[in-house]
Amino acid sequence: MNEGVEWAAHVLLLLDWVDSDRPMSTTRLAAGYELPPPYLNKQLQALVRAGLLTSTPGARGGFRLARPLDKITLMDVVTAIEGPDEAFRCTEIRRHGPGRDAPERVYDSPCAVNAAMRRAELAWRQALAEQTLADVQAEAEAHAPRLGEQLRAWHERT
Amino acid sequence: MNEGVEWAAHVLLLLDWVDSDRPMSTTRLAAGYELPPPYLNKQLQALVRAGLLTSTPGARGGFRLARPLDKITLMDVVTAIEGPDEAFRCTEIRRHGPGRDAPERVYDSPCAVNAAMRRAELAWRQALAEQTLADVQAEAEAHAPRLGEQLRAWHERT
DNA sequence: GGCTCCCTACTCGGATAAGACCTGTCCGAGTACTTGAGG
DNA sequence: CCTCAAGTACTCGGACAGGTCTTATCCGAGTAGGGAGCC
Repeated sequence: MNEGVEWAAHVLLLLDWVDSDRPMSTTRLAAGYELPPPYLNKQLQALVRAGLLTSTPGARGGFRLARPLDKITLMDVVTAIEGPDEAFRCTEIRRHGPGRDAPERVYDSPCAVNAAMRRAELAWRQALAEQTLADVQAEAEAHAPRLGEQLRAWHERT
Repeated sequence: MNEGVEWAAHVLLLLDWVDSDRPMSTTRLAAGYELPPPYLNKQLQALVRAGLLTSTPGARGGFRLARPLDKITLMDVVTAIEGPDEAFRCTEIRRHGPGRDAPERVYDSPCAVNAAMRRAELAWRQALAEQTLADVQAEAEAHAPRLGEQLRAWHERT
């Protein structure tokens, strides 16, 4: 899986934690997490295209959350970065398999292998869709109550 | 996801369908599905290493099922081809994030993002582990009852 | 002093290279069958 | 005719290139703020 998924999740959480009235630039976000700025910018653009962030160009510009965290699921983040394609793609090799020249078409029904793999992938997607970033944030704060405070302090300091 | 997963599943099913007393060579399997023989051989070697197939070298050699299909889950197949690594790997970027220099270690607890992603991936793995290749085969035969018959005929013919 | 205009600095956005993994290929080690000679 | 042994053909196994996607980078378009000039 793409590494940008992790970056995107942490950036979205941070943007909510600091809750600034002005957008935050790629430069500050990259400096905060010690990430390569241009590449992080690329991932952020993907989030903008997916509608999770809004961007304001020009000086004093940057990125802002497009909607509250309880309206953003992990599925949204993964889809924004990885794209909408399924991980397992059926190439219908059975149609090139033995019996491909048989007069009766036994391969008109859906491929059972593909069906089984899709069921598993659907379970994954559902588990992702059931968890919002607000849930993740709450879990993080449950383990480290002073986390939000520290992040806001960093935001004021720098 | 690796394309070899699909190939492996179909090959394992075929080996059970024809139920030959002699092993089947890479050449025949590749010819049957119109796949590049050397590359298919590579995937089959992975299945041997994972203990799903047994190989007999030399002339008249080939591959044989190591155990019945109801003892092989889709999880086994995916793990054999893709390896045991998780799709989402947490790089702990929060430790390089804001507050990394804070005296109090707020990051000693597990990363909430990682925990959430692991939950989703666990759902995927469980769904894979719950489905055996025998189930998949039964589903295929339910849609196409004459499939096994055709495959055995192909096996006798060639 | 206040307003206007221009200039500078900064930031997003997309187009552009380097690296890693998946895909595809080749050749050597080993085994079973075949075939010929010898008893 | 039977036995035996060498040769041969075939197959697995691992080592070796090509292609595509991820990772990383750079530069141009556009905007906000600041400062100088003018009224």
